[in-house]
Amino acid sequence: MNVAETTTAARWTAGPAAAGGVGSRAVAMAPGTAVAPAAAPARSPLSKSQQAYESIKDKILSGEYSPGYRLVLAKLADELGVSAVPVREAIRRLEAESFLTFERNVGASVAGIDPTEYLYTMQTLSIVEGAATGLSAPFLTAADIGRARDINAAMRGCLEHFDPVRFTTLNLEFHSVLFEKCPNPHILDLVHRGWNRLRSLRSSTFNYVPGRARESVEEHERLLQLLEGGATADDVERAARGHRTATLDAYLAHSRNEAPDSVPWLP
Amino acid sequence: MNVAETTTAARWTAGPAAAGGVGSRAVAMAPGTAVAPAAAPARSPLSKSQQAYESIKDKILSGEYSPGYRLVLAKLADELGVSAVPVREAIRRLEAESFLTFERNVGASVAGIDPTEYLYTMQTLSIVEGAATGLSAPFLTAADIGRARDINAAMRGCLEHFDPVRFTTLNLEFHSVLFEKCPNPHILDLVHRGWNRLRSLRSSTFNYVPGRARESVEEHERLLQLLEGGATADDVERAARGHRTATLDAYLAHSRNEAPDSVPWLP
DNA sequence: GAGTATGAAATCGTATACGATCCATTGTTA
DNA sequence: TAACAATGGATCGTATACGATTTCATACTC
Repeated sequence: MNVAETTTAARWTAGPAAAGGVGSRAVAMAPGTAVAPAAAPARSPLSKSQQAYESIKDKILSGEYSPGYRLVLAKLADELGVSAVPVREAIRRLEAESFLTFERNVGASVAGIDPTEYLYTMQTLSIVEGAATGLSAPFLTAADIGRARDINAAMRGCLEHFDPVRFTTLNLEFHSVLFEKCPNPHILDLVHRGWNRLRSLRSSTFNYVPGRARESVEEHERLLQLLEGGATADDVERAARGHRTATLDAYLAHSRNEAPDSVPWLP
Repeated sequence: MNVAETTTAARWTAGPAAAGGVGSRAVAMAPGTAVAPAAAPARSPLSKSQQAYESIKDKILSGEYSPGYRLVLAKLADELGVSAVPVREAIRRLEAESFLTFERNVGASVAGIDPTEYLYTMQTLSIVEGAATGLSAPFLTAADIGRARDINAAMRGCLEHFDPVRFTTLNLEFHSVLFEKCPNPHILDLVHRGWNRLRSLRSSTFNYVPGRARESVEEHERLLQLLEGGATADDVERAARGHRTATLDAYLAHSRNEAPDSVPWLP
């Protein structure tokens, strides 16, 4: 066994490369999964595979490629001025992150967003974001809380001027402030993925539930007060999860016109 | 915008392909991420890309490629009797699922498992597995509970005969019974990924904490009683999460010989 | 002797080429 | 006319080829 290890020996120190101690938090984050792509070093001209990955992902998130949209390899390759091979690799990565679905000998299309998917994503996000916010709480400074409160004020402003797009953007910003200090990068990554998933639903029917926005702003304020009061991580987690679950319930009540508890598996 | 959509028109019903209703739970699961690869249809000879993916993943999980192991594209391609291209795609998928790390112009190596990683993974698993178990609880039948109890009995047997490998396997089986009925495939997928991550730590130093195994079996029994008593999903979630957190604490206490609460961010 | 240039080998990255597969359409038959 | 089989074009899957980059080992300078 371990045939390869004994060949072409000298390069690479074989054996477990215990790279990085406690500080190396970024090591396990899948690259490029952050909601806001963290300022890229941009040293060498990025590999074409990487370019393709980012380009396609951006277009999905921006809505240029809407759900169900057919992605043809050759066409993408042409648009990017590269050959098909790097595009295939990009597609594979995007598939693994469920930005799109891929079928053998058929091709790729942008991941669907049927209502069921929305439910699943929101529920998952309620759990991981709740946990992330709870874990993040002890690290939040007064300045953080202040910043969050400012954002929430701006959201209140959006209500007056009826600017749902900006409202949604600010909403992500608000929550980012609260969960971004979560010290566990895995959990943080899951939260980012969840939000990314939801981002591609913008301009879809899911986003706006009448009245929910106003309620949401108030819940934000309550959450901030909880944090200021030095609540336990557990309480914060529960509140954050509840906030998201409430949005989901509002969506369900609105779309089905029936009580949310008709979905028995929601906590 | 949406240039591609208007070309080569006829094929594919363009527009959102709302594929599948509530029943189509598998649609969003990244293929092949299950802990136990669900019986493959094996219709056409799997694409070489897929073969490569599974082969490499298996070898990582089985420990044949241990952490830090260098994966050379050409070598893998040779071993599988394919060219480099499909192997690259497999690598990309595995990278996105963080089975391995990949560096531009350098290559891939099996993902590391430094203690910090272990902590992060366990903590994440405590959260998502706890949630999955809680959501799964209402769907568990008496037969399921019985099966779990049988498995737990077998685990108790392993304690007598000192069979830690089998113990670990059974441990996964036990918990699988309890979380596998979680109706949210996203969450379930996260749980599978977490367990997969841990699987590659077998034969590593992390697995065995003296005394913890016996305690674990008892906690299992308590969890089963909770389920039989018709506890709320919330209680079950809390118990399941606590069970895993306790394992993590035991590891921390054992490895550092200091109190677990020296890690302030654990719930 | 320590540190730095240089060259060769290994390996990765991408383009191109071509066979394999699928889908939609057309043509055929009961 | 409805069901079915043949056909053709579009697209995917993979092999091969070759340039680009990194890494290691040696030779050289201070």
